Amino acid sequence: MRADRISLARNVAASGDAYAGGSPGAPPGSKEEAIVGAAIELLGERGFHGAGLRQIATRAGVSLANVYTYFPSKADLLLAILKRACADLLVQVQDSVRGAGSGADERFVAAASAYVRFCATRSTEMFIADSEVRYLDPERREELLVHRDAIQDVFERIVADGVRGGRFATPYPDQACLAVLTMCSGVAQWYRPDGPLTADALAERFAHYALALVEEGPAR
Amino acid sequence: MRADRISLARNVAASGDAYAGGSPGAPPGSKEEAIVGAAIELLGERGFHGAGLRQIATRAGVSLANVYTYFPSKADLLLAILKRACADLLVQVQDSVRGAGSGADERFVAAASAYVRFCATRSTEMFIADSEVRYLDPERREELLVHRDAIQDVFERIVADGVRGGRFATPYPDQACLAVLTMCSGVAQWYRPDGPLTADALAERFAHYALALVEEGPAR
Amino acid sequence: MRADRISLARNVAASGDAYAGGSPGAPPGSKEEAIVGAAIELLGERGFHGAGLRQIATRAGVSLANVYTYFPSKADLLLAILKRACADLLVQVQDSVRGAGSGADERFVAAASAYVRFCATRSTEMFIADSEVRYLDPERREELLVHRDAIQDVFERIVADGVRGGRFATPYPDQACLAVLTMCSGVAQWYRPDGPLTADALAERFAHYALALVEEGPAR
Amino acid sequence: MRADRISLARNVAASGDAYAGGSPGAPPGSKEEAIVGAAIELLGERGFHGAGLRQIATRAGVSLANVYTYFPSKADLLLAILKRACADLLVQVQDSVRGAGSGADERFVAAASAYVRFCATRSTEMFIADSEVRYLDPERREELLVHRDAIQDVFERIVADGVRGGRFATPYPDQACLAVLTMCSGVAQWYRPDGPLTADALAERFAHYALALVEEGPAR
DNA sequence: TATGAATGAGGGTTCATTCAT
DNA sequence: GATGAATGAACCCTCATTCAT
Repeated sequence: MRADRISLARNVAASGDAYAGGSPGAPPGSKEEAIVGAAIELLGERGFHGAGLRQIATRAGVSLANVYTYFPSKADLLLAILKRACADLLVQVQDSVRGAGSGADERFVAAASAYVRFCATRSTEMFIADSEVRYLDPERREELLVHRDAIQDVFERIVADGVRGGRFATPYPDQACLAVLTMCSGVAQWYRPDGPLTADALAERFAHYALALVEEGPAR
Repeated sequence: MRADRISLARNVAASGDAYAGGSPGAPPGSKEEAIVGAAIELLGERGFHGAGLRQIATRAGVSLANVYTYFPSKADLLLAILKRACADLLVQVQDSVRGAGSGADERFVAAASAYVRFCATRSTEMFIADSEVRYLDPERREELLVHRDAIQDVFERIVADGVRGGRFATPYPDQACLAVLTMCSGVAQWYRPDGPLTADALAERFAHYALALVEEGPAR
Repeated sequence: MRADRISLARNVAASGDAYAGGSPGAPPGSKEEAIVGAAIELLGERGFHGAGLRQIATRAGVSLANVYTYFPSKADLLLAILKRACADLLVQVQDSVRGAGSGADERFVAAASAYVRFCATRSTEMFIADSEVRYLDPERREELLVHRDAIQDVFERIVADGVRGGRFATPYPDQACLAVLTMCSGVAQWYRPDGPLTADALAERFAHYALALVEEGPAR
Repeated sequence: MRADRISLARNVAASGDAYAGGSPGAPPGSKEEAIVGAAIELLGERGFHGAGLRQIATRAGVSLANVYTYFPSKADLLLAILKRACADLLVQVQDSVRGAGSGADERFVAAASAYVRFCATRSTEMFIADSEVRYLDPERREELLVHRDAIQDVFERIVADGVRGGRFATPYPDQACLAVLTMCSGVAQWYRPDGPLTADALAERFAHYALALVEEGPAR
C-alpha cells in the first residue's frame, strides 16, 4: 500500500486541529473562547457523549463550574459551536457565489469550492456538525437545520438554473445536489492540514468532481 | 420547499431500521442475536458513548449481566457488529464484481452499486461503522481497517485498470476513488427505506454518479 | 426554667431514634432495611433536601450506587418510607378502634391514643411524614394522601357518630377533628423516648385532651 | 368527601402568601425587603436546603452577589426572618393579653387567639419557623429559642394562674399548655386565606378549643 | 446459561460563597 | 451599593464491569 494514500478508513477523526477563531461572539483570549476551543477539540475526539465537561474545562484552563457562566448546559455549548460554524459556512458560500461570474457553472464551482474549503479549514467543527447534531433535542436541532437547509438551497437553486439553461445535463438535479453535498461534507472526515493536499487544491479538485456530478456539458 | 426533497440536514441518523440478520455467528432467535440487534439500534440512535449496556440489554430482553456471556466488553460488542458488517460488505462487493463483465466500467458500476445497495439496506450498521469506529482502541480498530482497506483496494484497482485501459479519464484516480467512496458512504447517513427511492434505484443512480467522477469517457 | 419542662421550641427534631422495623417489605438484616433505617434517621435530621444519598449510603454501610438497586430514586426512597409508615399507622388505628367498646367516646379514645402512641414510637417517620411530603411530586404525593385521608376519615366518622348520639357537644365536628389531629401529630415533633413520659402515658393524656376538644359531655 | 373539608393531609405547605411587612428593619420598597419577601416565599415552598440563594435573588429582582450586601450568609438570612417573626408574635400576644380583662380565662383566650391569628396571617413565616429552625446552627438557634420560650412562658404563667385560682381544672398544666401550643402552631401548616374561615373566626374557634384543653370550668 | 447484587468512577448540574470591578 | 466572574464541594444519578449464586 502506498504510504501517501489517503485511506478513507484510516483518516477518520483524529484530533487536534485547533480552533482558530472565526465569527466573533467571544473576544479572543477570553475564557469563553478557550472553552469553545477546548470543546471543539474534545467533541471532535470523543463525541458529544464521550467528551466530559470536566475534560473540556480542564483543557480550557477553567474550572468546571465556570463553564456554566457562559453556557447554561452542555447541549447549549454544542449548539453555540454548531450555530457559529453553520453561519460562517453559509456566509462564505454566499460570498463566494456573489464574487463569481454569472454562469451557473461558475457559481456552482464557487459554491462547491467554498464549501469544501470550509470543510477543510474548519474540519473539526464541520465533522462535529455532521456527527453530533443528532444528539441535540428537536428544539435546538431545528435552530441549526435552518442554516443547513439554507445552504442546501443555495446549491439546488444554482443547479436548477444550470439545468434550465442547458448547462447541466443531470436528469435528477436534486439527487445530484445531494450527492455533491454528501461528497463534499465527507472531506471533513478525513482532511488533515498536514496531508498531501492544501485546502485550496482540494477545493479545486472537488469542485471539478462536483461539476462532473451535475454533468456539466460542453453544450455551448 | 418541496415536500419530497431529501434534506441532507434533516435525514441524519434517525433510528429504527431493524437488524435483519446477515452473516451467521448468532443463530436466529438466539439471545446473542437479540443483543446484537438491540445494540445496532441503540448505537445508531445514541452512539457508542450514549448507548448504555443496560438499555441494550433491556431492549434485547436480556439481563445486563448476561450480555457479558456473549461479549467480553462493550467495545467487543461494537467490534463484533462492525466486523460482521464489513465482512458482509466486502463479500457483496466482490461477488458483484465477479458477476459483472470484464470491462473496467462494468466492474466499477458493479462495485459501486453493490456498495451503495449495502449502505442502504444495512444503513444503521454502515452508519455506525462510519461514526463509531473511532471509539475503538487501536488494536480493535486495526481489525476493522483491514476489511475497509480491502474494499477501498477493490475500487482503486478497478479504477487503475480503467485508467490504464483509457476507459477512465480522471487525472487523479485515487482522489476520485476517495470521492466516490465518501459520496457512497454518505448514503448510510440519510437513506430511509420509506423514502422516495428504493435501494436498487438509488444504487443505480449513484453508480452513474460514480462513473462521472472517474470521468468515464466515450474513448472507445 | 424547670429542667424537666418540655419546651415546644427546644425539642424540635433532634435525631437518632432508630428504625425498629414494622411492616415487612425488607427482610431484617438486609441491606435494603439498612438503607431505609439510615434514610429515616438522616431525613429526620436534615430533611429531604439536606440529606444526601451519599450520607445515607454511608450510614447504611452500603455503596452509593447500590442504593439504586433497591430504590429507583431518592424520591422513591422517601415515598417507600412514608407509605409504610402511613399504612402501619392506619392499621394500628383501625385495630385499636375495632378492639374498643361500641360507644363513640370509647372508639374515639382508642383512635386518638393509638394515633398518639404511633406518633411517639415511630416519631421520626411521622415527623418526616409531616414535614417532607411536600417535596414529593404530585403523583407520588397522591399515593400518600390516600392513606392520610383515610385516617382523617376514621376520626371524622367517629366524631360525627358521637355528635349524632349526643355524646359530643362540639358545634364544629370537623374543625374539632382537625384540631385534634393537628395536636396529636405535633407529638412527633417533640416526643423523646427518654423524656419524662412514656408513650402510653402520653397517649392516654392526649386522648383525654382530644375528648375535651370534641366537648364530650356528661350527657348520659 | 365534602368539598369544603379541610384535609389535614392536603393542605400542607402550599406557597404564595406574600410578605406584607411587619416590624421594621428594612424600609418598604428596599432591596433588602424584596430579598426577605422572596426568601420567605421560597423557604416556604422548598425549605431551607431546597431553596437556593440564586432563586431567592432572582425572585427578588436582585443579583446573587448583592444578597450578601444585606445578609452575611444564607443562615443569617433565615435567622433574620425568623427573629423578626418571633418578635412580632411575642409583641402581639403580649399586647393582646395586656388589653384583656384580668381573669385568667380572659387573658388565656386573648393569648391563644392572638397566637392563632398570627399563625394564620403570617402563616408562611410561622410555618418556616416551625419546620426550618432546626437547620440553624446551635448558636443562631439559641437566639431564636429565647423568643419562643418567652411565648411559651406567657401561656404557662396564665395557665398556672388559672389553675391556682381554680378557673382551670387541668391536672397537668404544662402538658396542656404544650398541647395548646402544638395545636395552635399547626394552624400555620394548613391555613389558607382563601379558605372557608377568616383568621379571626379561626382564632376565636381555636381559643375555644384551648379553653377546653385546660378544662376551664364553671367552677365559679 | 442466566441473574441480582454490588461497586468505583464519572456523568451533568447546582450549591453557597468570594472577589475585583 | 451593586454585579459578573470564578471556584471547590456536593448534588442525584448512571456507567461498565464483576461476582456469587
